[in-house]
Amino acid sequence: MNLMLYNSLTRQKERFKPIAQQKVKIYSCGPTVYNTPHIGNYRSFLFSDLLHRFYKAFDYQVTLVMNITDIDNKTIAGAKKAQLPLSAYTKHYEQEFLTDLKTLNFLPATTYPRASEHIPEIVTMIETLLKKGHAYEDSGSIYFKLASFRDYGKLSGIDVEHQLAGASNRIEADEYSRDTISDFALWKMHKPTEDGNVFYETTIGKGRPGWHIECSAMSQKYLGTHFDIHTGGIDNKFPHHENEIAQSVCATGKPFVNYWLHAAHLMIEGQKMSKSLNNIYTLRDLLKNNAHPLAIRYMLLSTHYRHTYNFTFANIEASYKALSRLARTYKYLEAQLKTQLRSATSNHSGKSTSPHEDHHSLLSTIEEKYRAFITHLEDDLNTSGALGDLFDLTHILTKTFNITDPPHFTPPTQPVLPQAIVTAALNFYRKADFIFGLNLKQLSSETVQNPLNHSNIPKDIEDLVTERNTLRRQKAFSKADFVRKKLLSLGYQLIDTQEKTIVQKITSPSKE
RNA sequence: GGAGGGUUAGCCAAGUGGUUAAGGCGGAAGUUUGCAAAACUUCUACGCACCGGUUCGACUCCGGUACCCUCCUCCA
Repeated sequence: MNLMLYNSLTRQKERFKPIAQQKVKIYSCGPTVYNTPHIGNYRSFLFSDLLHRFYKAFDYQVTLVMNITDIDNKTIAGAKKAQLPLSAYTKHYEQEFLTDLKTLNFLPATTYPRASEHIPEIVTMIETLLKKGHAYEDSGSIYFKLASFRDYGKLSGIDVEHQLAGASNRIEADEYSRDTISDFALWKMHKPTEDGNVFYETTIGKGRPGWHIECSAMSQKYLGTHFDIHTGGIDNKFPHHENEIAQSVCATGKPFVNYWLHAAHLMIEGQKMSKSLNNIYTLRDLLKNNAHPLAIRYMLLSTHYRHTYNFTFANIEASYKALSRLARTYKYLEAQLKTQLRSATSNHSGKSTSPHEDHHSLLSTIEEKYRAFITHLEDDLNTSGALGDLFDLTHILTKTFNITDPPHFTPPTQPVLPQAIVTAALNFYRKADFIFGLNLKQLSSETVQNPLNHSNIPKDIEDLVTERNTLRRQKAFSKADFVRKKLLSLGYQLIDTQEKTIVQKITSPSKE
């Protein structure tokens, strides 16, 4: 593997070198569980899953930590409003989040640590920072002293003096007094009016952690002081990640993270995602609109992670079709392989391969495409380019072997493809499927099925279908067509296959 | 005001200092199917926001303009 990654810290692509051979340690900024995550959140989470899968595909031992922020301003405010204990409130959203990850076919992270369960680690780190003179107490709260860290601003490229002067007006309204205008809270003194009964009695006082410190404490616990990769949304670069660096480096006195990777945001139908435009969609919103989760996954992976992506409903549809095409070819190849294995065990003739000249060049074409695929991914995870290669292969295969099977095809009984080619193509497909997490196997069995539940078809409609099929057997086609039209006007579409007629209720894709 | 990223066909989206600017969706024509759907084949950007510059040559490098997005204290 020869992976190049764009490092936000240096603003250029760098060759990835793991700290320990064949091992990679990744920390991904996870959700704040105060509401249901939206599709934009999942884009950046999905990016860490892609990394996870890519490394695994190359037999790396991956440790992926994704934090759950379950104690902060928003969770506390949300719980208060919902009149629930904080933990009950956050558990609900955490559960939703974990369910969504499964729905989107994420590989499970190594661990999902909760901030609320790492208060001792947080306190220890703050104590260290106090001891080393990087933090100070003021009115019961504890702040990080920015002036004590020279490298502050290196990641986000901000000029501390200049930048923060401009924001001074807003800071005036802040109720916490601070030494320096830009210092941020490590520990917030308990304020009954705001925090209610949410507090911890600790050696550094009664209160709760600031937002940034949890990530420093938890990454150190699970990944050590120095690890390979830290990911998150672009908006986290400042101040969150900048502050994390400051805390961790100052507390440990050691290098922190080698590669900082940031995923770009999402636009919705050409507009920014915002509450006022009412265009914030959760995964559940999309599923309600008949979006297939794997189509959503495909869609989000079809563009480069560092580019702003314009999410549209039309694109989910397009993605599903593209995905179905991949699934179809995959299924065909699997069926081929099965047939070959069967014939190989029943008769050892080995006749399944009829070696033609063409097959050698085809084999090298497949290998070439596979190399291109990997090379694209190695180039800062260029998923769009890689998908292009996969479709190139798909096209070549269908063209060469005239794979014209309809989606309802039955596996061929006689092997027609040389085994070496099937194996090579299938290996490519399987690798791509694993890295992209598209679950083509599941899809290929799904796409041949009626996507709708048969039991939902009313009796009178079923009767009409039966009537039409009787007419068809009698070759009374014009009468049969009349029934087809009638069903269509009732909102049902018929698809004739060799075995049976599939009935589909026509769904008008409403957005609400 | 400051910092960063972007603008490629109807839509999404790769990419390169110089023969034909990937791929997907859509569209068109055709093959096939009783019809339909699906599938398959072929075609579908004389141009890469605009204006300058560097260069033998720029969509690709440099500068400027317009528009969009992100960040500037808790928003992925």
